[in-house]
Amino acid sequence: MPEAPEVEAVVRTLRPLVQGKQIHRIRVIHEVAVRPQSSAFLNRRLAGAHILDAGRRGKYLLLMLDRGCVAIHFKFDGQLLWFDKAAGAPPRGVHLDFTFEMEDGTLAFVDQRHLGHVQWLCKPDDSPGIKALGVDAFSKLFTLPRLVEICRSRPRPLKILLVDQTRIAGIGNIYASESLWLARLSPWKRSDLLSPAEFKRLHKAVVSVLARALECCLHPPPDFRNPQWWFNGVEKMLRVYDREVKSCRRCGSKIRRVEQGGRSTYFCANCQRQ
DNA sequence: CCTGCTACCTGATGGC
DNA sequence: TGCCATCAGGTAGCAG
Repeated sequence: MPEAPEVEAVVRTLRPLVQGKQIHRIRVIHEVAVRPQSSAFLNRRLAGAHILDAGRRGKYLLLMLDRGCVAIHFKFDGQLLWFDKAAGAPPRGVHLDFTFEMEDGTLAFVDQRHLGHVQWLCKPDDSPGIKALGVDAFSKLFTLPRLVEICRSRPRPLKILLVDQTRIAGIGNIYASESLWLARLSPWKRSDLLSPAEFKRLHKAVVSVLARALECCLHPPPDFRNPQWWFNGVEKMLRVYDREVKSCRRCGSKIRRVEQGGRSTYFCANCQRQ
């Protein structure tokens, strides 16, 4: 479920934990997590490799190695856990899909639903999904003129455009609704028909929603040692997402849920007009 | 090329 | 209580 702010918080918290460490061995507990790669292939690539850094592209987390890199996508429910070696083996009953075993502990990828995945790549762009990513929403390149260009280049409903990873990378279903609410723009508004003032509001809203979400995700930061930890961005700051029938925090009208591109969009029909 | 639909999975929830 | 349908913060793959 994580969007860019959640993944960014994981990257920043993970970096000091793994930077410079050697992967002694890996273990594939559920092959589905690494499909179409195999446990034998990953072992060959990863055993003995050193982690140089952790990074992010859109919603993908990257572990940069001295030999290639690992791309992890959390999809809806994936998460990372850390088990200190001193504490012994991971307790039974904790679902694990993939583990990196290091000198001082084990980093585990966990995803009961098995939609997320772990892949070894020679370089990030060898993943078609990563290669196709548009400008990262957290990047300095995501400027107002860039947003205007993106919006005009392919006329589509704003909500659909915001979650299109090949245009802007990192915004998901929640922060798309939140950004449009903050910008007071209809999710159906055609992206090429915004006024200059509306473009400016949209850009400002996206940047502000993501920055706030990241702050929430970092305070407190993810606790990989606690199997119960979960991303902490959204709950504290939702203004419209998942508030169907509740009243708009700005004008008091009922928040509505509609379907766009097969997914839920939440909005206030009074504040967010065409 | 583009767009839109479905598959991929499992668990939680709510109505009957 | 049980059963069924629906929903979930995402992408990849395919058809048209």
